[in-house]
Amino acid sequence: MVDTTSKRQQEIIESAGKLLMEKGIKGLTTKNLAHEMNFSESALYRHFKNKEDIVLLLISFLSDNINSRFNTILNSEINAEEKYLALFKSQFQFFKTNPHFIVIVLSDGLMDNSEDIKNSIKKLIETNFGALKRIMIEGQESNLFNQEMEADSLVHFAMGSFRLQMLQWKISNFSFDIETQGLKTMTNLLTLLKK
Amino acid sequence: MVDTTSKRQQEIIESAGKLLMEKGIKGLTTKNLAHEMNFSESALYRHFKNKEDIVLLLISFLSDNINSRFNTILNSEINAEEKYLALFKSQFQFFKTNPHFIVIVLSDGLMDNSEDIKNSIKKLIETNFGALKRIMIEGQESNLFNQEMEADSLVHFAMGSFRLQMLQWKISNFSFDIETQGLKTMTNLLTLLKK
DNA sequence: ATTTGCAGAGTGAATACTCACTAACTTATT
DNA sequence: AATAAGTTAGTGAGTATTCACTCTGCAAAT
Repeated sequence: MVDTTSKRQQEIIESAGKLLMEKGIKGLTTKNLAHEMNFSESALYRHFKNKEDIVLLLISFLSDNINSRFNTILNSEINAEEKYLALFKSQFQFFKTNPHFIVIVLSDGLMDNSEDIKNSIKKLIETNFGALKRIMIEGQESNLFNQEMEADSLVHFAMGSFRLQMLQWKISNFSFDIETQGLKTMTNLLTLLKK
Repeated sequence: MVDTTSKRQQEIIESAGKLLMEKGIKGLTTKNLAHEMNFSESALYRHFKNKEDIVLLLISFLSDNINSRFNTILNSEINAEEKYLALFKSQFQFFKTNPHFIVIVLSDGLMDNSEDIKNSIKKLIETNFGALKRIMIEGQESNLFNQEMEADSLVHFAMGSFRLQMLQWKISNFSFDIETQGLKTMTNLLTLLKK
């Protein structure tokens, strides 16, 4: 049996995301989720085996989305500097439209729930790291980026800055324009990354 | 009544920290905490009004510790570059000895609990930001650090890199030496920060 | 004599999840 | 075309468990 995702499942994970954003991890309860869907708690279990599976599907959606956007950028015919900017612009635009996914990327607490969820998030972070690393290596090889240190370090600075930017946006209750502010930050970092 | 901290209270917040590190936020329950202390749950309430107060005291301990270490460094007679390194070395050494405090700094989930806890953590982050900013400005004024962008940006890169380093350490279950690895990362960043 | 530090047995609220059952719709058989 | 069988998506009332927290009582220290 092919494990496809139904329309109803999509609606549920959208509601789950909304709850995560509005009320945090503690707000993502079966009761709240059912209420958000305008049906009973038990109806939830017609569509998912358990709550863990709901979160896992949410993560896999985010993961697929990021991977497809990153691959497009990585395979395009632009230089490393442009790829770097395109990648973060794409990220900021996506999270601007889908802010609820932030919790997944940032939240430590989600990881405490189950080993499977923890591994999914770890894998997502590693994939992101890998994509960025390809760009950094390309930049170093084409003499655009700093070559004094390993590409891993450059990736680390970029990812760290990106994550902190997202955290500040969330803490501020999404009060500033993440696309403008985020790109400004990442552009500033770029001038440091360039040799 | 003066709100002094008893020896027993100290023991309790130490146990609370241990639980946070070993089992995450979800592991910090009154039951677990009482068990860790080898007494009953109700005994907890002889020493604290409620659970929130335990977490708040934990945060204030971390806050005091960081502030005192940072002030010593900020007031010492060394240049900005040395202050930068001293600050992060001090941080890595502290968290190496007291890894349970990581959860407080990193965890988003803790902030969902109560408004007071959220504000304490926000304040802690802001204080750290401020201390780092003083160093960055000093470095810019003495022509050591990059002057093309605001000090805030430099602080952002440093804090972001630091936090990501701590997150990776935690995700790896504290499997590498954070002092060595952390200092290596922050030193690499320093070469980029220097103009 | 009062306070301190604890135990033990409880509380209500919340949690994820299960159960038996039903109404509506689709498909297959006659 | 009419009936029978099966599927899907829902309800409402429950489950056991966990949560932070309280009440009463008791022994030891002050």
